[in-house]
Amino acid sequence: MKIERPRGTRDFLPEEMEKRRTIERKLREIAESFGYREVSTPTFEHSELFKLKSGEGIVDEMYVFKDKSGRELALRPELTAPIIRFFVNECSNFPKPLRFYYFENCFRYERPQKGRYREFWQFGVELIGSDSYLADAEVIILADKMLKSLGIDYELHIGHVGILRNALSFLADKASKAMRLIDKRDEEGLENFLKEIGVKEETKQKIKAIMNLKGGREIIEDAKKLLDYDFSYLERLLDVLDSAGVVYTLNLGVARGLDYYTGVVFEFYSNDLGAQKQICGGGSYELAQLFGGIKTPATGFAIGFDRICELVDLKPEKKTKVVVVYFRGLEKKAFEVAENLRSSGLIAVVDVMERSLKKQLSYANDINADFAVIIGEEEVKKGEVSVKDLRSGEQFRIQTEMLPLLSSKR
RNA sequence: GCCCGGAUGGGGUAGCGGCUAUCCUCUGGGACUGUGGAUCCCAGGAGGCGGGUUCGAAUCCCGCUCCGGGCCCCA
Repeated sequence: MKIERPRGTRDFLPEEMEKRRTIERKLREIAESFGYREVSTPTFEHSELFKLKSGEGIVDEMYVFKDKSGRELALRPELTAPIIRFFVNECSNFPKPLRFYYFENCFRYERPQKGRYREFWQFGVELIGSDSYLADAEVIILADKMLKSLGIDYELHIGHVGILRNALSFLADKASKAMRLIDKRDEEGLENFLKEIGVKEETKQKIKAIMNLKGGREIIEDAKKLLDYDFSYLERLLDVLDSAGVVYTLNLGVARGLDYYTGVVFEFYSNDLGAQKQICGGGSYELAQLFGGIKTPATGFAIGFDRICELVDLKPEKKTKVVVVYFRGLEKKAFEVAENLRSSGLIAVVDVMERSLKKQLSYANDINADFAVIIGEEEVKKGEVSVKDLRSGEQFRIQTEMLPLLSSKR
């Protein structure tokens, strides 16, 4: 019986891996150029960690299991919680701020569809220790730069949960539910909910107006008319983004309903994907004290790596590939020549099927090699090799020690 | 968890109740033990799984699994 790959997982062919690694490399370079350094946490954690962050309900969407000692563990569904846990455990007295980035696989037990898999990869950053608008500005600029550098067509929406919370503060413990409805753009649900708990018509209209505020920074003026709130944090942030050339839409309906978000929240959408069009999301939050640390502000984002891979069309840079073709009896010589080519930075492949010269050349052609280096008795006697350019078909003899020159010949 | 559509060699397909399951591609070998892409020859390899209907099932029915798309959810 044939074993199939588990639902929602993928195999990646060499071409796909080359593309993914190229994208990954770009993201790392940019993150590192901002002073972020890579961290890594375990693939599984106590399931409690994620329950604390997101509530009991998410257990259904996690891979939860018991180990042999009865510990309840979960494959990580995201990395913000593990990283803050890590911060609380090991780095709470490091110089602030901390700039961390990660690139890891995550697991969620959900129905797979386009752009959604049960094992998927997130590239994200966390900037820990600052509650300044400058921290939010930095991570937004960073995310924007990453996506831009990949040539992705996207929209950036920026919201602020502080503003919404202020507007909903009179609801007390019912505010969270309202936030969720706003985040979902469920206007009807919100309407019913507010009616149910007896909110005045006038207030209801006001909340709906705020939720639908969307546009350039001029909407702050509209918001000021609706709310008695200090918008200067947001205004200073937008000043920085404007001068950095970040294009955004202010959207006060971006709520990311969870309680630990504290201020600015943002999402990047692509118009070229199906139902799963969010490619990056983030914001400022406070989780450290939830995990037993001292209250520490943080801000960060996570990029849906698999989704951006679907959007990016790029050809990875290829090294020159050489197949060393040889006659029977010259295996050792062939291995030696291949090793020389490798030490000059080329890709060198040697037949390991003991095939005829003809088959070896045919294989070289099949794998898209640039050159075939042919080794025969005649050549060996003279300290030479024959080099065949597989594109043009032209062939020439060179001294063996000249082989490294092939790296520039392509 | 829900809805729609699908599943035939490694990949792409034909057959839609009746010979040894079609064709293309592919893979290995040979024609051709000093030269790739062409041609020819030989070989390899398939109806997702389980049950039912039938003299007979890849084909019809049911269940499951997996894939694609959407809903819900999306930390």
